Amino acid sequence: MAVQVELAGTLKTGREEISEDPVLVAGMDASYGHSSAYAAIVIMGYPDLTFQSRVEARSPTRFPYVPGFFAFREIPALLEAYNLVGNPPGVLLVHGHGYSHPRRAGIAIHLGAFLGIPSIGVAGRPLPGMEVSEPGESRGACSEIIMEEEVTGVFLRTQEDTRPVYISAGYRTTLTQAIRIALSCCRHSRFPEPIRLADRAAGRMRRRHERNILQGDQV
DNA sequence: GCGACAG
DNA sequence: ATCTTGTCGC
Repeated sequence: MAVQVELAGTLKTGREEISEDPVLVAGMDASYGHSSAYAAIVIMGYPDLTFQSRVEARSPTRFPYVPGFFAFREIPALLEAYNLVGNPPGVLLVHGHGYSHPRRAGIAIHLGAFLGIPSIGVAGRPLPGMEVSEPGESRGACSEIIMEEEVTGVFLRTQEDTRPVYISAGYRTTLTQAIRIALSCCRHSRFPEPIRLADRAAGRMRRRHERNILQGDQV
């Protein structure tokens, strides 16, 4: 908790913005096996979403899943994967909350600050303490996420007939930019395409690797 | 005491 | 996050 409070205190989240749209956006996610975390990062062009590259890494799981402390579990593996990235992306799309967090320091903020790259938080479920109302039914409709009287993000409908996602500012991005960029990256899916591809890649890597381990293969 | 709890 | 089961749609 002290790390998160300290982190949030040194930043001015939401009040600082990137001057230009990114040329490259990165989607980051991880999958978990028996004792390993499998992280994947997919980089795409913005706003055309042309595939650029994908990197993957495996590392031991060192921290349990505890709501509110997701960053400590997921970041180590994501950093190992990031070491393999070639051209640095202009924005990180992180699968998890950013400013919408009990201490305003969700994984998107933590990861972005650590790497010094603007980031955006995109989550599929709420964290305790969030108050939201159902947004309109059309793509792009959104309602505020309120925590302790403060607007920390938005509940955004990225596709019709689909459950909205939780969007919040990350490191050096405003909520307005987060909404626009995240929505621009959603093609025919609920989540931004880079995150979706990273999610699939991480899952594939996990299944392939753990299947080979059971066979006693050397991987 | 019970429910709620990013992934 | 993972697992299992079933259904719909490309």
